[in-house]
Amino acid sequence: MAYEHQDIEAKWREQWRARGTYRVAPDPSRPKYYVLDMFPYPSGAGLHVGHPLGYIASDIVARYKRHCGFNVLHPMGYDSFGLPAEQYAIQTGQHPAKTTEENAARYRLQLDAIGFSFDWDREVRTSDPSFYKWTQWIFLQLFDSWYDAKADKARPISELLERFAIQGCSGQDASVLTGDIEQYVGGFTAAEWNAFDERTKQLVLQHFRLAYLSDAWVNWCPALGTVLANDEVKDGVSERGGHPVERKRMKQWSLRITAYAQRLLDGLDGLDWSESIKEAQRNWIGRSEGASVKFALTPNLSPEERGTRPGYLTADPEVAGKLMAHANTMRKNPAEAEDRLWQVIRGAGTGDKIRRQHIIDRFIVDFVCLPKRLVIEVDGDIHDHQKQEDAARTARLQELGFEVIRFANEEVIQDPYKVRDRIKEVLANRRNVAEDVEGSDGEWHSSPLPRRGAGGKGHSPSPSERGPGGEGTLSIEVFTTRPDTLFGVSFLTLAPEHELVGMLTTEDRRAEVEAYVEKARNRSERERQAEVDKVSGVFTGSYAKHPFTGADVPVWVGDYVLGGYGTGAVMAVPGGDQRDWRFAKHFGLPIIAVTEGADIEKEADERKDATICSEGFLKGLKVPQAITRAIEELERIGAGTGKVNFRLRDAAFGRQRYWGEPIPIYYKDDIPYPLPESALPLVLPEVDKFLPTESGEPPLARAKNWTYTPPLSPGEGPGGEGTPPSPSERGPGGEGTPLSPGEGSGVRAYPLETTTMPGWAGSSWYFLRYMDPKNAGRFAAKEAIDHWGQVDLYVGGSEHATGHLLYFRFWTKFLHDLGLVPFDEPAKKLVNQGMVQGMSMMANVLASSRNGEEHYRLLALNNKVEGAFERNYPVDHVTFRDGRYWINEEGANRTRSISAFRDYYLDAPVIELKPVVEKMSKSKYNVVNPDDIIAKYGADTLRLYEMFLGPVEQSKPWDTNGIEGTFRFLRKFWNLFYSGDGVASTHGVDRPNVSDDAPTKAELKVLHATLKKVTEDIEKMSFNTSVAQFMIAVNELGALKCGKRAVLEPLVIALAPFAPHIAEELWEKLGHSASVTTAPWPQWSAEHLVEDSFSYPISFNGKTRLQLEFPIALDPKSVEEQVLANPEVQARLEGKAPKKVIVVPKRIVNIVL
RNA sequence: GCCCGGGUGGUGGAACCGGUAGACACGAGGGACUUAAAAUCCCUUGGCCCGCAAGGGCCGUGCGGGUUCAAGUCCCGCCCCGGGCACCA
Repeated sequence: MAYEHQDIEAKWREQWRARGTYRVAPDPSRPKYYVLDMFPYPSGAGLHVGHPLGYIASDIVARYKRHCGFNVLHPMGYDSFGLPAEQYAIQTGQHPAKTTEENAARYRLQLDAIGFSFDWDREVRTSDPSFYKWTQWIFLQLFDSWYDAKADKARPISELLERFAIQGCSGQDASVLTGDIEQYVGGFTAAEWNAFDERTKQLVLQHFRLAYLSDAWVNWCPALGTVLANDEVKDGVSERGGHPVERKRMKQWSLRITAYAQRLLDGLDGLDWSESIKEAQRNWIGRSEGASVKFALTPNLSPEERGTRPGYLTADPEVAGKLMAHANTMRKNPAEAEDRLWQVIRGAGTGDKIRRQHIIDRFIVDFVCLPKRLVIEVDGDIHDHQKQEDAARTARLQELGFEVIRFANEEVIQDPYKVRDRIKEVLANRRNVAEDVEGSDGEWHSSPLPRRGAGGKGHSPSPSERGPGGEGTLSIEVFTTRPDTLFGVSFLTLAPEHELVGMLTTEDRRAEVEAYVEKARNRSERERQAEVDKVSGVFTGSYAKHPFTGADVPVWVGDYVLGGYGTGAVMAVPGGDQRDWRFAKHFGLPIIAVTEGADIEKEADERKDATICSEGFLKGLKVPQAITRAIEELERIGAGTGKVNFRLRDAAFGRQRYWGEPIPIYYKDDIPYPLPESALPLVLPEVDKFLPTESGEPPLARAKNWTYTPPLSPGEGPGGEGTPPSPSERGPGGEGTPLSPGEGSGVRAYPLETTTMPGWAGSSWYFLRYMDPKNAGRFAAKEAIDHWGQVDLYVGGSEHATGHLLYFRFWTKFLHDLGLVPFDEPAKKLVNQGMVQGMSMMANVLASSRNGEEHYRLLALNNKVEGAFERNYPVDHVTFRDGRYWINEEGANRTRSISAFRDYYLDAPVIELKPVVEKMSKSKYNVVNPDDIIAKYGADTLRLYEMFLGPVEQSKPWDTNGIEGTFRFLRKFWNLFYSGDGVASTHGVDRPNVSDDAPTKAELKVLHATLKKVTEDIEKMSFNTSVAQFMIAVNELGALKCGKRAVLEPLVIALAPFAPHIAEELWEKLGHSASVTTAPWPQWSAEHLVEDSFSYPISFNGKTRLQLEFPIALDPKSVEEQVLANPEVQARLEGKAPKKVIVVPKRIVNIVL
């Protein structure tokens, strides 16, 4: 009876489905084991041969563990939100849900064809509302949580509210508020907190929530109306369509993953993950230890004010730098309007003295008349997210006794004189309080909100912290890992986007600096990267004070400093840092030696084991000691602190896309409020087109009635917190007006958030949903989570090292903090499967024109005609012969049915092609689909072959040339059961002709050696070697003509994880009615493997020359004697006595001559 | 530049803790069965050299050194390939 793989596999697919063989329920009586694959995005192209590699490996482990008595959870689902479906929808108008459904159905067919043991009753799809309801729910938990640095965990906002009401907010609470940009929150007393109105409270809380709105730099493409990822931008234009792309600050939902930086780093040590993934995460988190150092400075507001320092310094000296900064960047756009206005109100334009870009408390205002306490603001055109902040500013400024008047951009540009007249009018009606202001800086400096600590330490500011420059002085804060080189500082460099650049630029340099900043700002990071060799920068004209020496240090702007890292400013030590050195060399700035033995003429000395040579208290110290000493000194004089810095940024969580989870937030007066749990899931609305609106809003803004109407219950806050802010606090021109379809009925409907979540949202927690996929009342039942616990084995590609795998850990830690899951790492063991590359066929092609039409000649491989080029040729139209690849006329005819190859013809009857290994991709015509392989050889052969190809972790080219070997193996295995003529069928089943005779010693040895090797190899996930061992077993048993049940039956079970269909069939034929998957794993025993003799390799000086067999029990001494007595050995010794004889029992004998 | 992997026959790859390098498979060559094909089975297959043969010798795991009775494996210095990060202060 022959091995008919097609019949067998079809039969068992159906049997497994009908019997529910792979359904699994929690069974507390058995140990659990959770095997998870990274779920796929169901793309339109279907599975290719590379996808199943990891799935097969994990399926083998899952099946093996089940045989070993574990309660195994092995689910599969789809990461079904995502860009390709949306792109396709934009092109074809087809709803992404429809294409996703179709693609998933195709995946399912393909996955089933490979015989995976997934429990499909547990399938999840991230785009299913019953799933994303809980993604949204978790988002709301993030929104409703803050990070308590002291307890080092996330806690509910309600606990923060309690704390604020009792003890206010000290700097400590705010110490983890890193974020993409730091915004000043400051502290407040309990009394102040209680006095804040709802709106202010909400604004303050934004700074603590783990999901929050913030400004982030994005690649904005106005033509596409969307934000592009870095790799979608090439040379400043979009990869698709070539539209211009600009760097832009946008209000974005972000997740405060930075709060978890240290824990994410520490947690890695305990994980059984590959070192490369752990290392990639460590790099990504990028912890560096060093110091934060302040360089005091005197701002250059205008030349005539230099040298004076009285009342115009209205800034809160602690924060000015940071905060206003933000405002400054925001205000960049309307620079033209501001400028126009400045021209007409400067000097005596209004009759009162107006200052420009002035800091008051924690803000920069556009213009101010200090004596009359009037602030004049010009609003930009697009910042709607800014309005809430403007409102907050206004409130704060009013508190300080300023009146704020605002003008729109257009207003100013149209008629600046009209605006000036309005200002004059207002000024005329205000009392002059000049006496109160000029000459006394105290009042305006003292903010009620203390500045929060610079580092993770958190402390209340002491007077000394204000810097050596004295009170009322601003400072530039830098982060350095080498405070020991402070004496070598010869200048400071600010990133072009640094907040203080505008303020520090002296008038005589303004044009030059602004031009530079503008240029740098519009260059993408990639462009900056491309010009690593070019040094560029510009001097601001200002100086800062060295904290130790008090020397004037010039402040430069240079784009080698990145705005997003550290403080966006560096202290330049050309003697100790090569980038600083190049900058200094280029601009002729002083280079001061900081270490002994440095040749600073040639390059900077970056050695970390050097000795400091700077004059002063660091002289003679080794670098590590000098660092410690320098930090002590900085802390003593209040010019800095030791600080840990992380490279990790907060994660952007909003996408201007349609096909993603809607963010369950609505806006009331521009303040985000969470939807109540009862309103979940917030279902993705229908839209007429999947494109941004004409005004550039995300696709969801197209939806009709995309609003939320809170239930009418008086006094109850919409998000369960506080009362709605009063309308008067809304910023001018704000479009906080609710869209209200139900306006007539008097019910207020509030606009919903229009961005959607990124692809990684659902995948950050899906492993929990598999545990209890149908639960309607909770993301997963507590009992289910307690039972299944962490993922024991997680298999997926290493390309997710710093994306998915980091967020996955972050969300787990967060859920752990809230007491929702008992563990704080999602996966104990991670294995990265390698990529299966495609074997491309490169044809040597020459384009030619015939009768005005383009034709392509396929040339001989070595024909190097001018103009010839290489082009991918479809791999499945190629024959392999004599170790080379060929196409002939017949093959070419088939290829011409592909439109891209219609006009190709061969230059010779047979053309050779060049094989090239590269990524498998549709466009390279090298995709191999598993369906064809399965049709020809069967799923079991595919499974075995993919495993046999090499270690799972390794990338390798797909080459079907070896597949025959595994197919032959299966047939040989089958034939062990049907040797001879076979046995006539009884009861409709062809009984194999296995005998019940007792196996021989040799047969038992083969069996047990195989069981041992296979068992150990599965545990090590070394599947290629287990397949090899099966082959050896079959070859040896074939030679022994073994057809004995006692040998073959255990082998069927052992093979079942690898080749489940054939195993089931043979198992049934052996007379079992239950599935082979229920059979206990066969144990090997050492007794059958005992050898009684060993064939020693006898080597001379390490070179093996002959073999001699000795009983295993023979002691080394006797072995040595017998070896030396051997005539052949004697002959080689030529009568001389060996210098030494080494006998390693059961290994080797080495004779040293 | 930095960090992680990895370089073994014509090919994919084996090799425990330093102990017979090349398991297993593909491909290639030769043979058996067969009208033929398919399928199956057997033999050879790292390179070079000596020998009619049996057999024997030398070289060989990216390169150069070293440790050791013994090195693919350990140490030092390089080269190359793959992946990740990057004017990261």
